[in-house]
Order: sequence, then structure tokens, then C-alpha cells
Amino acid sequence: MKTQPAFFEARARIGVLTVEPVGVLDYLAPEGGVAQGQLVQVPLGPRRVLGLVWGPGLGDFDLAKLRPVARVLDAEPFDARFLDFLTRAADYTLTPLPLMLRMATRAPDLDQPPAARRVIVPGGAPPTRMTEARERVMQVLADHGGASFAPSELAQLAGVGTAVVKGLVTAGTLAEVQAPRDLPYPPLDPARPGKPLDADQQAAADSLRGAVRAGGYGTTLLRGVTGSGKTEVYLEAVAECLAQGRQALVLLPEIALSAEFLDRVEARFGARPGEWHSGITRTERRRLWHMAGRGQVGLVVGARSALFLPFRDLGLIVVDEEHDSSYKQEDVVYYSARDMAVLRASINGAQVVLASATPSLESWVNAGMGKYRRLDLRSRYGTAELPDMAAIDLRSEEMPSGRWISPSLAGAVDARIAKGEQSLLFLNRRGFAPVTVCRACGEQIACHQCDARMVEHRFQNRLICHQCGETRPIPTACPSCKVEGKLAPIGPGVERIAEEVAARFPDAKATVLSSDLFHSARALKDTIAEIANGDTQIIIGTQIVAKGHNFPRLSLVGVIDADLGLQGADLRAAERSFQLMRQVAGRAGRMSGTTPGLALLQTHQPDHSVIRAILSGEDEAFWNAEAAGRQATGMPPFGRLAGIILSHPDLGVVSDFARHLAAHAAPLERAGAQLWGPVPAPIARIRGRHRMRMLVHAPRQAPVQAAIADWLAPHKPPTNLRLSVDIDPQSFL
DNA sequence: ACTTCCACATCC
DNA sequence: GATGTGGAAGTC
Repeated sequence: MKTQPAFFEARARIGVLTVEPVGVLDYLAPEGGVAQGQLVQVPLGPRRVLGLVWGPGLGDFDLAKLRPVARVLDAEPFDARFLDFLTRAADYTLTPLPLMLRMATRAPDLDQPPAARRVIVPGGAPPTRMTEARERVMQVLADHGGASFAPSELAQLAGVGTAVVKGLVTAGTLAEVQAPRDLPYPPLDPARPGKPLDADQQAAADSLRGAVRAGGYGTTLLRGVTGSGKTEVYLEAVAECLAQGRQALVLLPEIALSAEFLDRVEARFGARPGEWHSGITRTERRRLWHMAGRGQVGLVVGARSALFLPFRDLGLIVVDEEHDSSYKQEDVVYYSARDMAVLRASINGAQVVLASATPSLESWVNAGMGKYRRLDLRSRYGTAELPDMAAIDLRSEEMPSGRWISPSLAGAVDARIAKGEQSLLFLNRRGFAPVTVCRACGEQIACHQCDARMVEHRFQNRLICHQCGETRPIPTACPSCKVEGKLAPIGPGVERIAEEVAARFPDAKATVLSSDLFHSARALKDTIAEIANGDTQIIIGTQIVAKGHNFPRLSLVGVIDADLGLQGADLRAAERSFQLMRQVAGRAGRMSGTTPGLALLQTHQPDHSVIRAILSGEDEAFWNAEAAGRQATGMPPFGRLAGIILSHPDLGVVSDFARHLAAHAAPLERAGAQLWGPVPAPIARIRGRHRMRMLVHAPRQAPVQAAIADWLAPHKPPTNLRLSVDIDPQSFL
């Protein structure tokens, strides 16, 4: 299958794709020649930019004006399959190729030669004059037998200052040597035994192993709730992939999850995998990027952007919690990591495993049509895979205004406190109150830059705009009518629930989990560990609690407002609500193997189809109904959508250009697509830019991307107008 | 006469 | 994306 990449002799005319939005430009090949797929530095005006040898030159530029490639970078060349992936991903998402190249080269210092770093190793001299601090340093080295650390790393691990390490070097007890910076990752051992699997899990694992062993492309939807051993099952597929000598990638929706996951990988394979997300150090990022290309990392665990690493031979991609909305990137480049995983695998002859307890409707339909294989895992506890679930009908509860925890829910919490178990109160709203209103004039405090209300965050004592992040102190007087002391917070956020908890359960220890209260993944992880082991009795959380963190003593989940996600015109409102409620409810665990967990949903509409589907546990019926509804209206996945978002500081400019585009939409109609809009976006202004939206709707098979490209190409947007195309949009804001 | 701002073209 | 240009508007 492998074809030799084209090679270009010195001074040959070659096409180089640059990372800047110019596209492919012609250059002269450097002395010694260069191969297709190699990363190079090329002169562009007064600068040097990163580029990729794309192929023969286009020949559309005066030969005499061509400049030679400045330098060939010391990095593994991209292979033809990766170039094919980048091209097709660009075509699919209507993204300019240079932006795709940028995503594939997101590692620091790519233009630097592989540098050495200083590391500390044991020195020759015998230990002299040992102090307590010196003992600790030596102990760390002994504990990590043979490992080498940067001086600062070692000092930090030992809890001493760098001076102590330096002192030991001077004494000759330790030595400082130069070591290559980018080291291969320790190999994972796929032959080590995994956790014992039950018959059901073993069958699924065998099936996945078989698919990986057979080679070639295929996608499997792996369904299994928390506790069904889904992770152990797909780690068997990873083991098979590693045994085949190919690389595996596991995508996770949230970085906070990965610490726990890395431990499980280490337990299974005896070493830690490569880790890729926004929180890793520059050194680690650089190392992993290079090792992926050289095939010297077997398994990478990462966020969606890991999909654009230049893997040498990728044989398996697992997308865990595949329905999670964080797989959809919606800035600069709009793409779905789940869909791009399938694309990359189909090009690479790799297997994809989409794992979830509550799959996206897209994947569920694809499995139903036979496009994906489907494997279902039963729970270890047999039929009772879900906690007991019930609705609390808020219409028949006594709820004074400003109170959000019903007497029934409070009673259930009391019962858990009495038993020494934990309760989780879930509300998908950050802050104290979503609205601040003036009781004198009715004014709602809004963001100056956005068409959005400021949210009170009492812990930080500020109002925050959730669109642009702007904050200001909480005013005492109304900014509009200047009346003092009449501002009132309306509606609940998690912080307000915390206040109510403090009043209602004065002796209980409560902890709030909300993304804005943690500045780092580490801080969040520490708090979660503290909840798991400490004396917290009530957890109050936003959807951050839904994502797989395990709280072993949690037996009750109370959903404060189950109706919250049901409103709104979003076509996926029902699906997302279902997934979120199910996932949150799943946090309520079985205590001591007997009593099932309990989930209580506070709602004003207990007969709503989504609420009933959540309570009944009849997933298939829910998906069938959802699918039927989408099919009847030609909505995804039975039809195609593309969002067109335009923004400009001046409303008139956006509106004029949007109407101009709409008036010239013949190319869309020729492709069988319809244009809806333009309309002001639901959030009509963000960061001072006015926003309008259009929606392209087309039958499933229509060539949407080509039609949109044809439609937009002749119309040059006015200066400063931003236009983005969102193929398969998830959000309509 | 000088700066500052911006719209716009260019980069091979 | 970064840079340099030229013209327009603002400053002293």
C-alpha cells in the first residue's frame, strides 16, 4: 500500500503549503533536494514561515522570482495518508488548507533542531555530609530507579530548593549531564493481563480485537453505562492494536478526566501513555508531536486536537463519551472530532470505537443502518443498570419564592446524611443568579459588549458576562435609574443553591463544583479527590459533575431544574437533555451492593416525553421517537445543515452583506439546498460585533460543501466582516 | 509639518 | 498572519 513520496532535486520548482493563509506557493527545492511531506522553512517577504512540501510547483509564478527553501526541518515527513486526511478534512469543513496545516503543526519550536536538556543523574562520588534535604533528593532518585530529571523537576519532587540539588552536584554525589530532549515514550506492554472480564465484556472485547487484527477501516458503536466495563473493553482493542505494532489514540472529552484514565492505562499496560491537551507543558507537547511522527509513542490520550497529530501508523481511534458536545470545535476551524476520527480512520485503514452510554442520534442511526457495527454491554449488576429514578412534581410541592430545593428532595438528602452517604444537587447554571433586575425601573443588567445579561457570581463578588468574560463589581445602584438598593438577583445558579443548602442543612458540609471556581485542571482534580475521600455530604455542581468523575459514596442525585434544557428551539434540545440527565443520574451509585442509587428530577412537566424517557429507562423508544421526528422534517442525520455566521461591528454592514448573499443563492438551489435567513443570531451581539445567521438545509446526499463554496466565492466580504461556515452545526447561537 | 489610523495588497 | 504602503484624518 505504501507509495514512495515524490522527491525533488535541488533547485526544482516545488509547491509549498505555508501555514499562513496564502495557500500553495512555488519555491526552489534546497541543496540536497527535498521530499513531498517534509516540513520546511521558507522565506515569505521579510519573514520565514513554516511550510510543507506539497508537490510539484504550480508554475503560475515567474521562475526568476522564485526563492529557495531556507531550511528542511528535522521532523518526520507527513505521509501521503496524512496529507490526504488534511485535504479532505479541509474540503469537508470548508476550512482553508493553511489552517489545517497549522492545526497539524501545533507544537512549539518546530523550527529548532532537537536540543539537549540538562538532567541530573547519580554522580561517582560517595555521599558526603548528608542533610535531611539531601536525603530526600537521593530518595526521590532511588524511588524512580534510573529515571533522570531536570534539576528543577527533581527539586520539586523532593520538596527542596534547587540549591540543594546544585550542592549535591558540586559535591559530586550527583552529576549534571546533557540528554536528548525528545525521548521515546516507554513502550506499553499489551501482553500484561487486564482486569477479568465477564462473558458479555469478553465477547465485546473479542469482537473489537478481531476487527483490529483483521486490519482495515471499520467503526463500532460501543454502548455501555458507567460500571459496565466499557473502558476495560476498549482497552483490549488498544492492546490488540499495540500488539500489531500500530499506534492507538483515545480521545476524551475533558482534560480533568485524563488523570484518572492515565492511571488505568498504567495499571493495564505498565507504563503511561502520551498525553495531549491544552494543559501539557511545551516540552511535553514538542516531545509527543515528534514521537507520534516517529512511531515512538504507542498510545496517545488526548483532547480533540490530538486527532491532528502526525501519527506514523494509526491503527485505532477510540472516542470516549462520543456524544459529548466538547468534541465539536466552534472557533477558527469548525469541526467534529468524532466525524474527523472516522475520516482519518477510513484513510488510514484504522478502526474507530465510539463509546457512550447515551450515543448521539447520528451514531445511533448510523449503527441502525449498518454503517457502524454496534456492541452493547449489560451492566455488571444485571438489569438494574440505572439508579431508581423518579420525578418530583414541583406543581404540588410547597416552594416559597427564592427556594429551589423542594421538601421532598430535602427529605431525601436528610436520609442520605443520616446514613453517611453523599448527595449531589445538579443545576446546569454557573454563578449565583442569571439575572439581576432593578425593582425600581425593571432594568436587567446587561453586558456592554454583548446581547447578554450579566450573571452574578457572589463567590467572586462580581458580575460576569458568560459570552465575552467581561466582569464588573456588583453595583449597589441601578445603572439605568440610579436608584440605590433596589437591585435583586433573579433565578438560581449553583452558588445560590449552596446558600440554600447552608440554610436548610446547617450542619452538613457542602462543596460547589463549577468550572469557573477552578483555575486549573489540577485544582479541580484535587477537589474531586477530596470529595471522594473527605467529609463532604452535599455536592452542588454544574455539568462538570456529569463527566465521569467517580464519587464512590454518592447515592442520591437531585436535579434542581430538569426542565432547563427542554426549552429553546434547538433541534437537539431533547437529545442533549436526555444525555445530560442520564449521565448525571448515573452518578448515583449502588451502596454496598444492595440498595440501588436514587435520582430525583424536579420538574414542572413530569409528563414531558423527554422526562418520561429518562425516568422509564426505555432508551430505544426515545431514540426511535427522536429519529422519527428528525426524519419527518429532514433534519440531521436524515438531512444536512450548515450554519453561516456573519459578524461586524456595524449592524448595517452585516445585514446588507447577509441580504446580498441571500439574494444570490442560486448555486445552493441548483444543488437542491435551501437557504433559511438571514436572521439576527440568538445572541445578536458578542464583544461588540453584531451577528447574523443563515442556515443551509439540504437532503442527505446533496453536495453541500461544494454548493456553499460556489455560492460564496464570487462575493468579497466587506472589510472587517467575519464569515464562518459551520458544517453540521451543533450550536445555533 | 508632523503623527496616527485604517483599508488594502502582497508575500512565491 | 505579518508587514508595508498610501491616503485620510487628527494634532501642534
